[in-house]
Formats: sequence, C-alpha cells, structure tokens
Amino acid sequence: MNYIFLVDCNSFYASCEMIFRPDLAGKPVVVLSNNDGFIIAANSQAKSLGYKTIEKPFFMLEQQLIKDKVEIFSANFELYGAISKRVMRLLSELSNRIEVYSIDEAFLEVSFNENQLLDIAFYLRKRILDEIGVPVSVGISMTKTLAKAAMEIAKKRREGVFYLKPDQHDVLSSIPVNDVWGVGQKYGEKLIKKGVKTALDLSRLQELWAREHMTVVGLRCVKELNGVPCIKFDSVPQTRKTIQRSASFGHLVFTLSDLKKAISIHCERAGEKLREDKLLSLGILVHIHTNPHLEEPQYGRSAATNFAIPTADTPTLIKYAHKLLEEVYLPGYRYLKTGVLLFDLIEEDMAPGNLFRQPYIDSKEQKLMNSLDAVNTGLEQGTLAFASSGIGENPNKMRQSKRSPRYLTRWSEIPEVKAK
DNA sequence: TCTGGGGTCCTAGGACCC
DNA sequence: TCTGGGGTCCTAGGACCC
Repeated sequence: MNYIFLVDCNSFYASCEMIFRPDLAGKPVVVLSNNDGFIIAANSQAKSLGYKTIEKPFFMLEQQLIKDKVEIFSANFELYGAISKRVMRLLSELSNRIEVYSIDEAFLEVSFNENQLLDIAFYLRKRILDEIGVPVSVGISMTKTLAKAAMEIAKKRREGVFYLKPDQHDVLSSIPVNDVWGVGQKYGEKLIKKGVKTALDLSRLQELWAREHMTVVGLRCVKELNGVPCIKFDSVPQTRKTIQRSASFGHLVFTLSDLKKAISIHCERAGEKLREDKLLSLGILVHIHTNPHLEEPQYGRSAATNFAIPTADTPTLIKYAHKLLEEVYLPGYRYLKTGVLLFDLIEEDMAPGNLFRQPYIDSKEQKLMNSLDAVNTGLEQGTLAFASSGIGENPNKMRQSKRSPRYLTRWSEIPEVKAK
C-alpha cells in the first residue's frame, strides 16, 4: 500500500536561527521578511505570545516585541537554504520518491505496512533533529491533501506525528475549512457562507458546486479529502517556468534613472539565478508601481517583450529591461516597487539553433558571465557589478538590521568555537 | 427576423501556496 | 520613516485563423 508522508520543519526560519544560538532555547524568536517588513516565522513561544506571520507590519509591532523580550532576526535566506538542503538530502536517503515542495517541506511516497508508519515517522523525526538540529512534524495519509490535514493535527501534538486513516470523520470535523490545503481567504469565505465549516463538510460538498465556484482546484480538493488522489506526485523537479526579482524601495523614487538602477540590479540577480539553474530565457517583463498604502495618485504598469535569441546574458537583460521601463514610466509619480520577470525558460541544451545569429551558448558573452559568477559567488555578491546598477549605491538596499551570520556559506562568517 | 463553428494563442486577473 | 517576495495554476475574453 502506498502512503504519503508530509515532512514539515517547525517554524523553519526560527528553528534555523536557534541551531546556532543554543542560548535561545525556550525563548520567543521571530524572523522578519526582507526589508524587515513583516514577521515571516515565529517559534512556538512567540506564537503563544500572540505573534502571527504576515499580519501587521513590523514597525507597528516592534515596541511590543521588545517589551515581550522576543529575539528578532532579519531574514537570512542563504542560511535557511543551506539547512534546507541538508534536510532534503537526509529525507532522500529514506525514499527516492521525494517531492521537495518548498524550502521547509517535502512529500515522500512510501510503501510500508500500515503498522510500520508511525515508527518510521518517529525515526525520521529523530534523525533530522539529532543530525541537523531542526524539529519537524510528520503527517501521513493516502493523498496529499489528507497528509496536509494530518500535518495540521501533528503540529498540535507533542509527539509531532499523525496518521490520518481514511474515513476518520471525527478528525476531519475538527479541522476548520480555512485550514484545508487549497482553501484560501476567498474560498473560505464562500464556503462558510454556504455552511461548509470543517474539512468533513468540505469532503461532503457536491462536486458540481465545487467545480462551479472553486474551479477544478476545488473539485480536486473535495476528491482528495475523500481519499482519491488527484494531485500528482512530482519526484522529478520540474524546471521552473519563471524567475522574478523585485523589491520595494527603502524610500519612494521619482526618477527614471533611479528606476533604471534598480531594474539593472534586478536583472543582475535574475541573470545569476538563470545561469545557476542552467536555463535560458526567451522573454522579459518589467513592472513598476506606486505605494497603494498612501492616499495619492496611483499608477502601475507592466510591459513584456521577447529576446532575439534565448539568453542568460545580463547586459542583454538590462538592455531590454531598460527599454521596457522607458515604455511604462510616467513622470510625476512616487514609485514604491519595481521588478523584472523572466519567462519562457528553457534548459541550456534545449536552445533552438538560429541561422542568422550566434547562440548564447559558447559565446564570449557566456564566458564573461561565467567569470562574473565565479567572482560573485566566491566572494561577496555584487563584488563585480554593472555600471548601470550604480556604483557604491543600491537603491534596492534592504533594511536588515538584525541578520545573523551566514554560518554555513561564508568562510568569514563561520561560527567560532572557543575551548576554555 | 435571421449574421458559422472550431481551434489556438495571448493577456490580464484571480486564487492559491510557502 | 517603516506595509514581503517568489512561485503555480486556472479562467475568461479578445484576436486571429481557416
């Protein structure tokens, strides 16, 4: 019999920070988003003080956090990514049917006897905690949606593991419909209005209604809650379809030239990602918009175009992006945010030939980009940069006053251990 | 009075996820 | 002063083609 395990790291970012700070054990810890905008992770102690993720902006909570003696960290995604890799590597020792679903969770498909399931989950949990230092919860069931539901229960239990058998109506009726995977705010409101309040109610919803009001996504959700697998298991990671880089400015920006610098930096980062994944892009989109939280004239627009040949060459990205930016830019507005999106990505070796133009692969541009990446990954990101991104200034500069060291990925930030 | 049918592609917007 | 960022999938409507 095949079962789905869902392994999810508890308050992942906060747990990562605590690995290197044993002095924080038992204390409330939160991690902030880029720009120190929101809380994006809170450990159980912080949650029990009432702190939730993505609720109120950090600046409105800061005083209370200090009063509550909560340890505050700025996001350190380089560290979290490195720890995530370790967790996933360990999990893949257990099953080669693994789908890494996000930075902190993975589905495993396993065929064991039912009476072995809990033992395996406990074993896995202990190994990840002992060897990596991250606590995880494990939800087990027959479909992904039910495994997610099992996870909701597992998270609330001290042992951190739960097996949801098919037709366990008492359990499904204890899960609010809003907590079901695939039900967000809008669908949640619709469902409650219709009297569908729990996962059990949802599993009994007429399929036609689900199809009509929640598209095929809703229909799949209902079927999965009834133990019918509808969401396929992707053990081979799909190549990504888009790469986005965008950010809010620390302060509002008026001028085309400031926007150009920001866009230039986004192109640098997007290009790095493209080459890291050995992909080429066929198209690029640029967007800009004003601050919707302010009561002043609003404006936002995007524009897209295709490249002459599939490329991963940063100067080309910048050239096209700047042209698009000039198309969408209107003077007189105060801009908050801008970004680029690369789409129609293909793998390097799948690039179609072109009779009239030299392909990017094996070009001198590619060699230059490879050298650039070697310097920037070996040293500090941005060691080598483009003049169009501005020199010694970064309009995208993030507020991140409380970032921990990148213990695992920078030699200069490696932890020091002193013997007494 | 009555104004094809079917297919594809593109885009914008909505909904969801972490 | 300060309100995240990066993804996926689905749908409807318009343009266009034969």
